[in-house]
Parts: sequence; C-alpha cells; structure tokens
Amino acid sequence: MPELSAAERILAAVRAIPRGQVAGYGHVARRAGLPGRARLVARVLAGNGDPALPWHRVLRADGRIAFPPGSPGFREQCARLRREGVKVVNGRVRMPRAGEDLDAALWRIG
DNA sequence: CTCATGACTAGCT
DNA sequence: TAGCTAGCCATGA
Repeated sequence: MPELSAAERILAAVRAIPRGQVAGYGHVARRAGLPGRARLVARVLAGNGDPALPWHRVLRADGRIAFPPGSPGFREQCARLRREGVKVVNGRVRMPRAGEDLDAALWRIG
C-alpha cells in the first residue's frame, strides 16, 4: 500500500506551521515533498474540511493573501492572522528580507 | 483529446 | 511596488 497521499502530506505541512508564523504555497509544497506543486496546495486547502487547520498561515510567494481583496476568504484570513499577532497591511504580510537560510520555509513575523 | 480555470511562481519591465 | 507574460499542474466540461 502507498504511503501518505499527497493531500495528507500537504495538510501535515500546513499543520506544522507554528502560530504567529506563515509560509508560502510553494514552500509548503516543497516541505510536503512535492516541489513545484503550489497549485495543488491551493486545491487541497480549498477542499479541506478540517476547521482546526491553520490554512490562514499560507500565503502567496510575495507575501500577499491569495484571495481577491474584499472577498469573504480574504477578510477571514486577515482576521485570523491579526488574531495571532501577524501584521497585515493592504492584504499583504510584512515579510523579512527573503534570506536564503529560510529553508525552514517559515518567515518570522513581528 | 482540447480548452478553460484557479487560494501559484519566477522573470522581466 | 506594480503590471505583464509564460510556465506549471490538477480538474472538469
């Protein structure tokens, strides 16, 4: 039998993001052993059914929220991030200089 | 099979 | 920073 499915690994990677920190779709995919599958990560998140999943900690590569500004998802993600102390300005998260040693795929915020 | 769509990226201007 | 382009990948019509 196969190991964990791609979706399972992606969900695990998302759950591994510590509170108050965020990661990009591409980084999550890489962390899940699926390099280049950022869009797959998006699909999985869109179809997840776990309310405890910290999906709001996943952002686009440029630090922007992936939902259209003003949409329900956008506002929800914004609210959740702020609740964790993450600064969100204009639908974008303050990113540290994208150092190369961020192989942890996590960006410290504030 | 082809075409369109999307919670994506990287590169260039 | 912002806008545009091409590439990418899974799904569904």
